[in-house]
Amino acid sequence: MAEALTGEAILAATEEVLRRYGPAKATVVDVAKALGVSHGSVYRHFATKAALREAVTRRWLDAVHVEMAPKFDQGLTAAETLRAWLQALFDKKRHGHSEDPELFATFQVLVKESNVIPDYHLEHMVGHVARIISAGVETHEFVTDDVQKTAQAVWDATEKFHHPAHAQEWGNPHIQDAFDAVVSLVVDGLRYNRIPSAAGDA
Amino acid sequence: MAEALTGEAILAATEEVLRRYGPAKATVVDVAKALGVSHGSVYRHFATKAALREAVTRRWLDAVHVEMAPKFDQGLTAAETLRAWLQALFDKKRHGHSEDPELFATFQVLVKESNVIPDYHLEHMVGHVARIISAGVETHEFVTDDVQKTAQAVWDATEKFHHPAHAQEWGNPHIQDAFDAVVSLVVDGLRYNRIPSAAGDA
DNA sequence: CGACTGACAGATATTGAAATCTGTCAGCTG
DNA sequence: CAGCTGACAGATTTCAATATCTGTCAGTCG
Repeated sequence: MAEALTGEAILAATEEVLRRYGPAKATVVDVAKALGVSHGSVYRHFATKAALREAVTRRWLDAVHVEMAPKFDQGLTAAETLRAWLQALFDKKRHGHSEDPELFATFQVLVKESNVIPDYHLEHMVGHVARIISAGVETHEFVTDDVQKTAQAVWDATEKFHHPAHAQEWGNPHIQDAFDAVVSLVVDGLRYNRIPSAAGDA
Repeated sequence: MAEALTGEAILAATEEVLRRYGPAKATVVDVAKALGVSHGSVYRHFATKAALREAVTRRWLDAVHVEMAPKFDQGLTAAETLRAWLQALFDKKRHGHSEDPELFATFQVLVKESNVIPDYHLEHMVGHVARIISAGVETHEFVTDDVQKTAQAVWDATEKFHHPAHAQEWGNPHIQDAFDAVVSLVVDGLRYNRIPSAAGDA
């Protein structure tokens, strides 16, 4: 009866159990055992196993969102900021995948098994891109009539370099070249000075 | 003893068995049964089950490659040709996935389980894109110093709309908007008139 | 009285024995 | 004798019995 059982303590124990056993083997009983309580007590704080896992995932993603917030005080152009941000994201994913594949796979499973988490994550990441593009539009470096939609397009066009489904390709020795080529193409697309006479373009 | 057992007959029977039972349940014994021979006879024409499946897959992909060959006699600009080609690819994948999900999944498994087939397919598809871009470069509609690399970048940037890993997103009602936005971004990138003074660009 | 326990029902996962499949090859057959 | 068969060994898959887990709740304890 040392301390009261808090939601935070349960989350920490759950993350530890997930790291140790992986998403397939980690059970609520394991979490309770790690905390020295009965598994019934865990259900006093989280309604279901799914809710518990989702809370752990959200806590972890929130840290990622803070870490990935774009920096505008580096004296870089919008194109450079965008390239650096996409590169930082790619590096983080790639290193996470090669350094600790099991942990990477664990969180990949956790994100996927929730209905709301993927949208939550997407919203934040595309929001980051939108802020970079918006800054570029203000300085007339980029041209677009819909920042949000264009940010989504940039996210979609670079999917190969951040979507876990493509993680196996990140070990390819030429992957950085492929990344550079796609980012150059996309950045050039953002810069493109749409000629008013070409009004028929979709 | 009607006809001699040919490789072609075995391939046709194998495709039929794969359609009927799916990739997980289809066995060499099933194929032999469908042909009215012993399974030992099948091994006279194909060294392993994997080789047999690969041959079926290659035959099927070859038909796709012919069907997807870009058409240059439509009086379209290179941008229009590229957009139409990518749209045709997307439509084919999307409809294949929604019309006959099991068959789509079957061939997805077959392509994935081979070491050489994915590269074989990629080479053909990127080659098609390269030919369209090359035509655009000749008419000065597109600008690039490396057609092959740029074609690969276009392929990578549109991965969300042709890679089976993203098939579940193809049912989203706004997917066509996302497709249009990415293709517009990419086409604008191909058109971008690189200013000589911006020599520092990677 | 409010937090925790532990026994319970139904759902899910594990296990190992039995069945099936792959790939080989000696022998049959036309 | 060229092409096919069918029995075989080892590998893989299936299936049903067994064990474990999830989520609930009446009861315990401070």
